[in-house]
Amino acid sequence: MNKVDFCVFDISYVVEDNLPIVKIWGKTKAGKSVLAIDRDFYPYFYAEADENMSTADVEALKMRLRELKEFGEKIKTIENVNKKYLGKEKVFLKVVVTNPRDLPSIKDTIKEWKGIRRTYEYDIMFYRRYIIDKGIIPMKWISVEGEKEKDSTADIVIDVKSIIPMKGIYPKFKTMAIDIETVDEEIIMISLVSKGFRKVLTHSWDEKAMNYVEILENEAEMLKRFIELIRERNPDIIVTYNGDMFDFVKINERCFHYKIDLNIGRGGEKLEFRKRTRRMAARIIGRTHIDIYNFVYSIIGSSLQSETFTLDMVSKELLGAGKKPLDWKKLSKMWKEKKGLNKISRYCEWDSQLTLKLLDLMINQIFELCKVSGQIVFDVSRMSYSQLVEWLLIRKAYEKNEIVLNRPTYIEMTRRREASPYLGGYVLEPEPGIHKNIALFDFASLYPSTIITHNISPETLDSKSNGKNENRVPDSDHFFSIEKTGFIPSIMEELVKKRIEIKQQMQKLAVGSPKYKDLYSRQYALKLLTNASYGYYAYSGSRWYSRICAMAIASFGRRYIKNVIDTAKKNNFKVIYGDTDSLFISECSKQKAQVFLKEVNENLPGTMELEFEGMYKSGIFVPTKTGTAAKKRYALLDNKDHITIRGFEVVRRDWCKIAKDTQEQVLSAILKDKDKDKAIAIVMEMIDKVKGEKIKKEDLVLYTQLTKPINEYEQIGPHVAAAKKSIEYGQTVKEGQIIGYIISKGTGSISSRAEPYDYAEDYDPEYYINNQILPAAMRILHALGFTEEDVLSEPPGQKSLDTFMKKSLKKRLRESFEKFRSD
DNA sequence: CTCAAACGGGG
DNA sequence: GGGTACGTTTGAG
Repeated sequence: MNKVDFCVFDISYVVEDNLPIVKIWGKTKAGKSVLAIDRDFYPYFYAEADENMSTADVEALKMRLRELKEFGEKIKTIENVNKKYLGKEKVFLKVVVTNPRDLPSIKDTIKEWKGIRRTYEYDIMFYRRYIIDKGIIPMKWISVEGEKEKDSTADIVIDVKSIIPMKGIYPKFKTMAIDIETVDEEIIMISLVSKGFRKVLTHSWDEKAMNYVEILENEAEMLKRFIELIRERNPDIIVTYNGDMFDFVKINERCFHYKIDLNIGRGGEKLEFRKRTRRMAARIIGRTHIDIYNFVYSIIGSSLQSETFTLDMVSKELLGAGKKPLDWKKLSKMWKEKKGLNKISRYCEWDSQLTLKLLDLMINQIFELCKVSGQIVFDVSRMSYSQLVEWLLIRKAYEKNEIVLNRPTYIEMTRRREASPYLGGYVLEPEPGIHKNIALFDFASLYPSTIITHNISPETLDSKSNGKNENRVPDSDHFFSIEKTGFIPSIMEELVKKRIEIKQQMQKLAVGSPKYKDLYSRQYALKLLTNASYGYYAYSGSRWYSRICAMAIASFGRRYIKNVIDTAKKNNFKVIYGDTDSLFISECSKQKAQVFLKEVNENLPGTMELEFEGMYKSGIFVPTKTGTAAKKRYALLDNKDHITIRGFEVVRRDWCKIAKDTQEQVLSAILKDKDKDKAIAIVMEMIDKVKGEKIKKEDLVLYTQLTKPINEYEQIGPHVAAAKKSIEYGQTVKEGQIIGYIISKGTGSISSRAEPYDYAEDYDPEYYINNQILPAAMRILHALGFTEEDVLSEPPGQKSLDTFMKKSLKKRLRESFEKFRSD
């Protein structure tokens, strides 16, 4: 017998001779790769018999199953097991199957039988079932005993006899970033970057190449070299930015075209595509492919300023440096003319560098989320908050012997989604306009604290065990039993306790030390999951969905924030805005804020805590059409002159560059320069430029993607119309292509005037003023009481937002600005 | 107004 | 194949 200790980072399985073989992939302290093979685990599901069935009936049922020829060999065992269903003990039939692939059909058959009420846990994927049942937590360590096998797949290959969880710190993983450049259908370059290594592969050249560029004979040779390099460098983690949907899709396509085996798995496995709802996921067995875009989009994104999650924007915000500028039309031209290929190679390599750096920044966070939710890096890096919570609950359900509730059917999900909306967080409508010396407070985890404090769980709901209606929900007849801690509150409490422990440990450490950073990520992962618990109750796809619980949490929450706002008002504070768990107080100071904070917290129960987030020099709140300010739409200027923007539907690619620039400049002029005339001048100047047709073509382009072949469109939108014109000009236009177009002068619909970017000769100033610049700029200027009239020489047409602005409000807003500026 | 299609990231 | 199943915006009718 041999023993090997390692950190688990991936799990996969194969089926050989109808038997499942689980592969645990890991890394030792010394950096050796490990493959542990377990041939002793089988898939199963549960069936619940009708309550009125006798033991004999159940036995007869089991007999019938065993004797079914069709399933005779496919079913391993059937046994009675005791499990809890929402806290209540029940007997279930555990049906153990030999081959994971047979499980769905066996379950479908049994489900239809008389005497069977429901089936459970049939959709928990085999490898996930395995790690949960074996107590293996990815990114944690296990000690495996077994016989060593001769196999060159990994440095150590071992046949599992026993597994014991153990402690350990992260080993060093070898990480490699990959990025490709394409022109038309062809891949022209591939960059591979890891610590101390960089390489760009290509198959054509013009001048002297950089030393890290390797020029291959043709595209096929380049792809082969790419595969060879991955095998040679043997990374544990491969990272891309949108590789799931682009880079690996293209690489796979081109390899298929040239009949090249894309066998980059650790054991020579081919690249696999996992179908997820709408996105694919490129899976490399025995390594982990992290598509960092997914993680940014679903986890990090909500805490970023940026509204778009392009590599460029995300890098700028998180790394302080964006992509190298290179227009992709130019790139195509450069490649075709074989000019400036050095520039393309630098661009390609830099994208990989950024991707690698972004991963560096997030990898610990991903690892910690793996440890909390108990799933592998590949999955966790692609999960939404709800999914992370769900997998945590599934694992805890196993540990607490609770049956995992089923996913809702599609119909049920629709029903849940269409249920009438209930009252959410409390919103104190903000005072529109500009405010100074703003103090921001918010509740630390208001909703999770509420869940724990009030024991909000499906099985504690209205449970009258002691006949008393304790713990009543405000403005409701519902209440939650406090007799026994509920399933979900107990898990949340565990997480909160762990987080407090970690935070205590952190206090003993130097801020910024490696250990501190590790702990920071750990407590942050715990915070993310606890904070997602409310959303999970309310999410239509939840297994533990409970509208009543969600409503109750919101209801308790409203009471808490209202109480705080009342306290603030009693202290004569000017509360300018409150939303769900936060409040803004203007004309405040740090000292006053601290005193207020102390008073509030002394009166809050349990883990409930209000926090002081900080001071802002000034802020602007934007009104809606109705004249009152919009909720969740504001910009704040902090003491470092940094502007935080929330809720503005800033710029997506269907807005042109000048619209975006104008909006940014207007905000800056108002908050930083305190100069409304400058703000207006910026807009007027831009409008003049547009009118005078002095705008560069590239600043006017709107981009829209063709999502299907051009002839399948029934609705001819501007981009479709533009694409059709391109075809007339002799261009090829394909599905998936992004069409850049400009709205040209003339009459008729916008679509009929959409010209492909390359062929556009003029533009329609009216369109760009009314549909681009004005809406973007006026969002902000409205807050100061300005209307289109102020920036247009003639009054705007019927579309004017001015009709919504009341004269008195306008006056008040202007006064507010004048006051703001004079200080 | 309602409803279905488009969009995200990548080049 | 252990059929993961997004959530929001926009534009046409």
